[in-house]
Amino acid sequence: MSDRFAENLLTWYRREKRDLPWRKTDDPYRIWVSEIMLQQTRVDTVIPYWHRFLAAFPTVHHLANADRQQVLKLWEGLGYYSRGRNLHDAARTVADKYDGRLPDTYEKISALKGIGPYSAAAILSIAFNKPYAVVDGNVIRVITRYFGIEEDIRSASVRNRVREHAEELIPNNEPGDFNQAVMELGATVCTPKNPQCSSCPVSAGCIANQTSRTDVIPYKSKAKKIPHHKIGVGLIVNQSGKLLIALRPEDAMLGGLWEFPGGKNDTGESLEETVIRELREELGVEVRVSEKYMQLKHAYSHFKITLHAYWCTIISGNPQPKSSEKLKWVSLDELEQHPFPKANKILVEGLQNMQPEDLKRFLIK
DNA sequence: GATTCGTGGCA
DNA sequence: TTGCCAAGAAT
Repeated sequence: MSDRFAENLLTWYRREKRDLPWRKTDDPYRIWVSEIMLQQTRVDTVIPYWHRFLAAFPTVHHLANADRQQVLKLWEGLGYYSRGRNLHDAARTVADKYDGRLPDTYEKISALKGIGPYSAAAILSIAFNKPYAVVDGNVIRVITRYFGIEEDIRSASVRNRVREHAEELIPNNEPGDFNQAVMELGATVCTPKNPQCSSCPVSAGCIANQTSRTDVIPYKSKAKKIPHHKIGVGLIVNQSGKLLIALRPEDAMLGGLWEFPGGKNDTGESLEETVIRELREELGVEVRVSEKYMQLKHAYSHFKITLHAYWCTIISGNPQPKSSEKLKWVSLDELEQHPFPKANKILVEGLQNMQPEDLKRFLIK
């Protein structure tokens, strides 16, 4: 019965809830950081990042006073880097405008960068004990199954119905635990595949369970296939044995992270020609492409790449940041101080296993 | 409303 | 190997 949904769920939650680090604090700032990191990201992935981030920035003021590169270095590998940039910006707003204290109204907290409907409800309910219902992927799955909603969950109308159900079910006394309990149920019991209905505290009232339709609810229309690109990048060494890296613009994909210069292979063009063209466009230099250093596959959120990295020698010109924010020559040891996206990080890790002397044969002549 | 935004785990 | 999905937000 839905009138006992919250009661049964909360009893289960108190017994089964996982021992997560952000459940041991009542500091709104720490809860805020956890909710941003948890967007589209699994609990097990977030835990070490959360510890490192809060060790470096124990208060809103520490984060507000940090520089961007330090914030992004701590976000390196976590993905969706605009989350880190927006969190940093929002911390500065909270420090300046609210004296370091996160506001506790839906309107004010939603105005902060990176806080949308989910995060606002999560923070207000968990940190401030206010009865705002969260709607995330877990809640959508639990609610559509429980009420037997079979329409496409991509549609806004379904998401609104889910939100209305959640708002109807959430109790006024412990809204934070209720929200976390629904999400916990979705993450551990009411899973996308092979849900463990025999262990579910609300299975008795669940329509999908009663009708054996958990395999088709929730329904989601197929995603479009994502494209695959070939990428060519250049590794350039100067006479000090340093490598050239480029900083991506703040508003771009992977903004604020570093990379080896290069770009997308055009059809009809060899990869060597791609590297020559891209370095001409990006750096304003002419290069000779020598041997391949590494080749790797990587999947971003909306396209896949095969990345080909080549050792290059500058024939003429002096590198200028024509399409990047800035350029920098760094030693093998200095590489690790900079935040790199995953695919470039693979290249960096390989380079760090080289000896500096091994770079000599790729020096500019 | 549809797209853009990372990365890792899993069947 | 491939596609799906994960405590979504911004445009």
